[in-house]
Amino acid sequence: MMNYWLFKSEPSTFSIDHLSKCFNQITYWDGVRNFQARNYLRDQCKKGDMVLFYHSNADPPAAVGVSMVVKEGYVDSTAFDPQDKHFDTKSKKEKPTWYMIDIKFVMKFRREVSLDEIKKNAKLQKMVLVRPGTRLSIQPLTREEFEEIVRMGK
DNA sequence: GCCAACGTTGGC
DNA sequence: GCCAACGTTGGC
Repeated sequence: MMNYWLFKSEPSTFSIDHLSKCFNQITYWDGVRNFQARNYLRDQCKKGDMVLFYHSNADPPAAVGVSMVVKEGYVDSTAFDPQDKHFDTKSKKEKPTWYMIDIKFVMKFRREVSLDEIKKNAKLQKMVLVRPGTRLSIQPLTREEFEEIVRMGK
């Protein structure tokens, strides 16, 4: 069964345009250091799942495009690298704490779908994104929600 | 840059 | 296993 996800990224760090310019338009989604998000990445993100690409801390915050899972959960080795921003002393190679996946660029929306528009759309009221107090950087969404946002952005 | 809300840490 | 302190997230 295919799943649908929303991935947050700060465009100043990594935007949809960065993704589209990657070699083969594929990147690894590293640096997730939250257990709930980790569980989704490690256990539930499957090859072929669709990912809504969302710009957080942006002006305006918005869904900006679509990507796809091309490699399922594997060890995030940046956690072992003391030079890396996401280094974590507690993650051991014998028993890694953190995982990542690979995603591939699918499309950039013709127009961004802002958080404001999402909040105003009656069909999108149940999204994790608009639930008060949720800061998850990896969140599931339903096929209907995904398709509605793609429709708005096309 | 502010700050509320949340997750994590660590002392007890 | 409680909970205060701290760090981070992310909209504004």
